[in-house]
Amino acid sequence: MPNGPRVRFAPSPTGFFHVGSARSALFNWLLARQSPTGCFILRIEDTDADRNREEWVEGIISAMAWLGLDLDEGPFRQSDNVETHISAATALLEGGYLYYCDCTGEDVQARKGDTKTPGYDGFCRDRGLSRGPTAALRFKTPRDGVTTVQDLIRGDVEFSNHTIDDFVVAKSSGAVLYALANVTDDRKDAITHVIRGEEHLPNAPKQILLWSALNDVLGDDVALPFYAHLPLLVNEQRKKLSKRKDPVATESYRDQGYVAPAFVNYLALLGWSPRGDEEIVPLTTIIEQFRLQDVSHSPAFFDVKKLSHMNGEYLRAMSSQEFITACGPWVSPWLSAWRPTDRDALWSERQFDAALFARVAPLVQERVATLGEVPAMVAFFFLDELPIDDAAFDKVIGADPLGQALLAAAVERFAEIPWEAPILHAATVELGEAMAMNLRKAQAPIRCAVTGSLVGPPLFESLEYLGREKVIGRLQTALAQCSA
RNA sequence: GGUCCCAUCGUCUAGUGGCCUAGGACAUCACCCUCUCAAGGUGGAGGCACGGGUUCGAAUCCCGUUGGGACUGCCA
Repeated sequence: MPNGPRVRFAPSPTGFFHVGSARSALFNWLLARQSPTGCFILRIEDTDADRNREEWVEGIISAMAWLGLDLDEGPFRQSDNVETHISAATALLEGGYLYYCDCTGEDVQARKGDTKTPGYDGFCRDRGLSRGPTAALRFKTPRDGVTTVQDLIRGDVEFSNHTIDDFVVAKSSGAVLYALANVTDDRKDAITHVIRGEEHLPNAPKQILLWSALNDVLGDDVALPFYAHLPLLVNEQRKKLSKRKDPVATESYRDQGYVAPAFVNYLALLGWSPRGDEEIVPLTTIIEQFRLQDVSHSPAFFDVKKLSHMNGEYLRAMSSQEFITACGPWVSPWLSAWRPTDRDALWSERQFDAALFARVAPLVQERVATLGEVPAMVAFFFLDELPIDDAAFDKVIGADPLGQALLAAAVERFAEIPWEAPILHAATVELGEAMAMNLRKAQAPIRCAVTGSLVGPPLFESLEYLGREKVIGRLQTALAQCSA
């Protein structure tokens, strides 16, 4: 059986699950899914104990599950492999590829009077230091020659070895650092393609050097993986998306009511595009058409507006039943296994009426871009005390005698007609005509009195679903407020 | 500063030497539809950073300039 690509997504759990990470994970996953024998691995790179938190690990796993990026192997934890990392470092040291260095950061900085040397100047390379409590292990980077990164997206990228410093491989504490740990694990997992963000491009030559040194001292000949460095995701200032300053938490998009298929579709469009003019395409098409060599070279701006538009398209493409179900966590969180965080329900379990919501849902389905917008739009159906937009009220009722007159007429008329949307519609037209108001004008005071707002779902259906009693009650309440 | 990457409408992109009068999508503007708001429809404005080459021909290839970015940790 021919082996498909083995790819891994290797995040470090140091914060919320970044949208850039989500895209890296997606592109890795796509490559794995293109082949029946492809393998997608999640490896949590948690060797820096000071910065990792277990809740971030859970965040990564649940966000990936939400996106549908299923694993073939893992999740593995890099911290489970520290023994292997240490023995790799030991082998490298014995093979003459590493040396001990006890320089402090200040020492290194102080010697950097001449600007020529990149990073560390190799001060300890020939001092023959041995292991000690303050001695870190550095890699003896070749002084000459060139290391070429064969990048599937960018082509060959050459680094002169003299521009690469003798980087630290293991801390004085003995802990093996990213460059070596990552390479060691990639060898262990038989990774064939390393697909990651462009910020890792400068790491690639170091890791290639480490890889062949390991082949040498371990006496095996593990094939170097293919590399592919994805363009960065940037903010409006064209800077790399920052965890601190930019809205990058994938979880927060889920909380806002973006749906996974839309989110995945949008993510795929960042640096890649499907054939033809259609951008909203099913995942199967994306898997089918995706090619690393087609990935763009330049940074992409994460455009929430476009995401929202796509999400709206996905929402509208749902059946009513699917839409109603999808709204669950936002309209009836007490019934959901998962619920959005930091979003207080607008109404209580007692006030909510599932059957009513099912009738109302189609009215809002084509009016929202995210599920998070749904509660506010339908709140007037469930709330006992209606929040009223004061400016709207003044405009069409409070400061408008005609509006008040229409309301008063509506109270009488609505009491005696059959309670159906088309009839309510016709009655409102007539009421308006009697006062020289077109329907556009005539519906406004009713809408405001009943829904508290000048904008919202279609009015007459809303009146029908709300029921005669509540509607007339609200009309009277509004009228009473004018005389008060 | 050094190393490296990048450069098509405001944004994401199509474009791999003639199909380009540069296509699509989001955003934006106008109009239509319409009980509000959306959705939908139609139309408009808007781009190859600049300068040199190569070529019969360049958005596409080469060089330079300019601009942007990443990295430069005993983080990943």
